[in-house]
Amino acid sequence: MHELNEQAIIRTQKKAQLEAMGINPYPAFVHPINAKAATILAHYKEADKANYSHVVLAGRIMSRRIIGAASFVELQDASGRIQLYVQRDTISPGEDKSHYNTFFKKLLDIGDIIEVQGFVFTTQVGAIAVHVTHLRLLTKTLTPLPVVKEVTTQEGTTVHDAFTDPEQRYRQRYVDLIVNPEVRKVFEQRAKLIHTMKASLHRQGYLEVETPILQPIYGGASARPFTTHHHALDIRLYLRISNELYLKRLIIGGYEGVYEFAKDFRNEGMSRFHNPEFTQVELYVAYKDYLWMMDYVEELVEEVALALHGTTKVPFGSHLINFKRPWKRFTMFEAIHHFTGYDVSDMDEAALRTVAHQFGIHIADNLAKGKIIDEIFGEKCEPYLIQPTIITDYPVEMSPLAKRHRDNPALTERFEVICAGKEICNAFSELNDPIDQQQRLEEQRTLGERGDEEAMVVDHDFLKALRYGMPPTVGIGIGIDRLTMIMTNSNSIQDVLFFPQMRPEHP
RNA sequence: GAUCUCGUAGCUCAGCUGGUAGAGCAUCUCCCUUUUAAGGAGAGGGUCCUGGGUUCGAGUCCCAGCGGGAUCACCA
Repeated sequence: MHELNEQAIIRTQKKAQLEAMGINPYPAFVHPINAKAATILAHYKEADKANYSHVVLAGRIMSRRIIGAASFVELQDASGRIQLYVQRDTISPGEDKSHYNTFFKKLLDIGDIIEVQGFVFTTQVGAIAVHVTHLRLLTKTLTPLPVVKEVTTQEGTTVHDAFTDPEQRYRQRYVDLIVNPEVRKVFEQRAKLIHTMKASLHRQGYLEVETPILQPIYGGASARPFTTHHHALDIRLYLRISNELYLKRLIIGGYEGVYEFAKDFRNEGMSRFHNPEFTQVELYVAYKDYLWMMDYVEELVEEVALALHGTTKVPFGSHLINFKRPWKRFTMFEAIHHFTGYDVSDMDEAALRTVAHQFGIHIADNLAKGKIIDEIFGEKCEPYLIQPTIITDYPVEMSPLAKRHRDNPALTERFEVICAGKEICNAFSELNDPIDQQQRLEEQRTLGERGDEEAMVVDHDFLKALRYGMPPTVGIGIGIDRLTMIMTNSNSIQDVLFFPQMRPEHP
């Protein structure tokens, strides 16, 4: 603990003073709370005063205005803020005025958590407030909160002294949550988004499952893993980069629809779109193909937008994104042709390198044909796709787990949804031919030997499972963090994660 | 990993061409029984991120480091 500043020393003394007065600064018992700040403000009318004659609230003191023998306090609970009117002669009715003069005025501070009982009334300036009859301390705070003030005028709300330093906001998220109510709102929206998706998946009759995070072989995606060690077995384990191969094993086992909201871990760069651990929902449905999945993901995401915003139109930065079905659909080659004028569908590796070079795209020597196409798409198409767009039919080289396209074996039955210039999900008709799968993974091994650090590794146990037969299946992974960013108009992934990864403060 | 940029009171920030550190809010003392950035009078509070250097003198200029942010690269 660093040295205490003046304000913290004073608060520590106040705690001791409370104890000396026989007041427990951290009591256990709380009276039954029967009201919330926002509910009172939304529903209170002078006419039904009687229903508000005995309210009990608890929350944090956010500001105090002491006007001699009466005071106004702003109390914040999970729902919002309400004013308290604290009158000396009400809370200290007898001769002894110390409950007001000493306890309330001297020993309470901004940030302290209190419980109040009282009745609701309307002040002379027309504001709804709780006239406090009883006031108790529930928790004394020793560190002062940043004091953020809001003033609401006809032009709108101005915030003074806002707590805005991103470093402090992320490192001390609890403070951020206390003083920046709109931050709490983002995480409530995130929870609602997940809940809406789970409700839909449940209605479809799919099974929510859990699969290993510690995996002996990392698979199902292309990325560098985090590595760890299990002492008892003396084996190397990896934190999963994906759960795809485990969910497919469950489809082989006979479930016809499984999903998992999964934390995945990728040991790669960090940016406003990347955190080392992130959340995806992966869903696998037997006896369906990628065309069916396109329809379902449109329905699912549209439902999320409606649940969060009451409309399919969602503001994001300077854009208004409309999730109304159906979305635009392009094949990858169509998209490249549309944005660059080049038809790359029949080009060989050398020709593709020439095209990439013309656009000033740097292509590493070890990249194969599929990756070059992906680079061109990522550079010349993806950033321009703002409205949700389904991109289909990716080259087979870059999709080692996807089934070959029914009309063209050089392509796969794969699609991604691009929105706000970023991929938000990835889906394909799953490859279920064990021999083809084995060959494709072996090609990945060759790429790895060429120096591609993200090439997939061969999972022999998964290949063994496939030989028992996986029905025709479609799978999808939806990036929950990125979808939340769009749905909450957040510019950085750090704003939709409670505790984003940070460098340790004291190395 | 590269480039740019920031780090001053509990919070938000000012501090010019180098000259002993400033404001508002918060804190402390006093006044005030319907205020709302309440008001009035007064007071205290600083390792100017850290370490070097230049200088008679560094918050300010230079170098290195630590931490943050933005952009780029890799990726979802």
